[in-house]
Amino acid sequence: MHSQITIKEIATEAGVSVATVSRALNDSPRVTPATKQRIQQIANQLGYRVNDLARSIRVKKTFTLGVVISNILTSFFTEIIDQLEEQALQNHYQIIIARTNEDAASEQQAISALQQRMVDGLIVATADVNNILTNLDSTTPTVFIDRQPQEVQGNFDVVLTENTEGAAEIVTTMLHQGAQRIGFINSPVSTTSTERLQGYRQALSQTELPLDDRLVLASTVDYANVADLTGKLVYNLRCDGIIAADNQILLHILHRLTDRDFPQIILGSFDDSPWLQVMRYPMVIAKQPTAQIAKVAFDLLMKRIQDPNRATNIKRVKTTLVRY
Amino acid sequence: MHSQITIKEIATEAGVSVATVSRALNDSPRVTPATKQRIQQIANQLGYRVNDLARSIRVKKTFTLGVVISNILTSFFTEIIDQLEEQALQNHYQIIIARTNEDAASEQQAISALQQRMVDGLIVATADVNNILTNLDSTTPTVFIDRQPQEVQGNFDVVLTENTEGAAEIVTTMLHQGAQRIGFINSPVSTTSTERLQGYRQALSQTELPLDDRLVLASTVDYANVADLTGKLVYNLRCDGIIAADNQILLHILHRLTDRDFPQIILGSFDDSPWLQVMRYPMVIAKQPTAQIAKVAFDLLMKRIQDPNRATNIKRVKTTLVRY
DNA sequence: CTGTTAGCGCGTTCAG
DNA sequence: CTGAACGCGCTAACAG
Repeated sequence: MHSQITIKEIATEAGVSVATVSRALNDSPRVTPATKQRIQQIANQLGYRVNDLARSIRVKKTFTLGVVISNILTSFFTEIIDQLEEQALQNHYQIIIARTNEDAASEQQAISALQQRMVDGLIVATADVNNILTNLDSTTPTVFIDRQPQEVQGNFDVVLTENTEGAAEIVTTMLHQGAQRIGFINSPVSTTSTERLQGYRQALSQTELPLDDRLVLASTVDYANVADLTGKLVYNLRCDGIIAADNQILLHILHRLTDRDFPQIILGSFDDSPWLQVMRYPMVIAKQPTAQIAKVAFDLLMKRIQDPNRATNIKRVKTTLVRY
Repeated sequence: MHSQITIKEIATEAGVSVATVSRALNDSPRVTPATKQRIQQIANQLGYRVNDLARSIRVKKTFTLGVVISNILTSFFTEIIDQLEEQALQNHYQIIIARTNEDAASEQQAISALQQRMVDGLIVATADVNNILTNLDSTTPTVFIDRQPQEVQGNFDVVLTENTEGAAEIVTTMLHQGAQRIGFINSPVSTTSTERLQGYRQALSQTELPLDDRLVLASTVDYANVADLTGKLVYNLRCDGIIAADNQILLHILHRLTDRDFPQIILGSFDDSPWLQVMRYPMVIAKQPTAQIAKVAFDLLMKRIQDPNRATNIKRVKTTLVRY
């Protein structure tokens, strides 16, 4: 942060007051076009640039948004961030991203840091299932995405995916493709996996197939046991289909499947990736509409910033089924 | 940006002056431990949080870094960003990311916006081959990554990959694997692809194989023609190996290759992806050490922020070869 | 149409 | 050890 030239210097240079310079630079109608132009020219010559810090502190608005997510290495969040950047760009906002690694304490810290930066609003995919967030003074306009916060107080908005419906569609499509016995490897995090599991159960209960709870297994946070679970499902439990609760689990399943001479089974999962198309493996994928999620979340946040007291709004977006 | 409680309110509450409060909160030794503790307690009770804006404007330091890259959808940049976040977290910095979509004008705009935000430093993978950046007042400490800036004035640092060496290693390994005729699909962007092409030529010129320039083709910016180029290389020009200048090109090649009944050839490329491991296709990949790039860049930037006038420093990091 | 004055929230002299 | 006063760079209120 080097010392810059300020409106004060422009003022003395132009022989006017700082107020006039400020007005001229902000294209206020309350200044003669002649002097306005002259001042703007001097500003250009001197290579002047506003100090947004000073400006923000004065107008009480930073045009900055905080985005709190678990990690940026999965395509789901990456795509959302990309589209949020796009929205931000178009609306003259900037975005600060904070990772939490699915850790509640980190999340708290991240949010605090962002609030100290005086962000105008927050978009958060909370890792905090049981919302220690309640402690947080929720004075900052916030919209939650991807995961349902439990008991946050104050007004806020939520954008969620139709997980139950999506999972059910995956199941019926897999059955349609010939699968008879479908296993489920669950993700340890958040509310989404619960909903997806529920969709799996719902869809199966509407068939004649027995609902076998032994076919539902849980991955660890680091996915270290997914390979084992996959083997168990295919060999011991004789599954001919497996649903992965998310992209990362799918990756680890594939790892095991292509590792040795496994019988070809059919896979189901959420979240698309450009690499899946070239995978040469039968898969049924429920794509989450990342661009839409970002757009809806952004719009809701804009409205809430404008009117922080408007009623809470919960939106659900639909998945799209793709077969590879 | 809601109205918060300030040190002034703490001052009146504690019956002291704002100066004392400021000192107490910053753990200054110039205040009695007793009152210090009392003030800190009151601050906690009131849920006080510093206004980093005001603080930054006063101490002339924002603890914010700007990161300017083309996009965040490719794993190379995603991984770098992830590691930069990690470094930032450990050093109490925050990061603002700006996308450029490989567009020089967007890059200028992004950098200006970041400078107005008074970022302490900049990390940029420039899209601007011929450096209109020269116009930019380079008063902000900057380190360039991935691409070599041409004629930027002022002091700065650079972190680059050994692209020539990496490409040469890819070629020799592919030859070793049995390839006889290796094509090259080049990326339209930046200095990296030039270096990689050079490595390809160098390695081939050290063999008895003829150097055939018809085997070197150029992709468009949107990769739309990569499928065609792939077909041309395999069918018309009878290649049994293709090197993709980057990850995205590789993806589009695979798309074509798995689309129909192509003869199995061997592929080479830069940048790893977790999905490549499960691809079941013979590939030779030169991994760029993203974590190292991020770490080195961050460290260089820290040093340059501390001493903006230190001599320019150019670092090269090595690729690691992986075979799938 | 323009200049003067007054803060925004904070850290830091300079006096006590 | 503490308080009063000042200023960071900018915009807004109030006068002229």
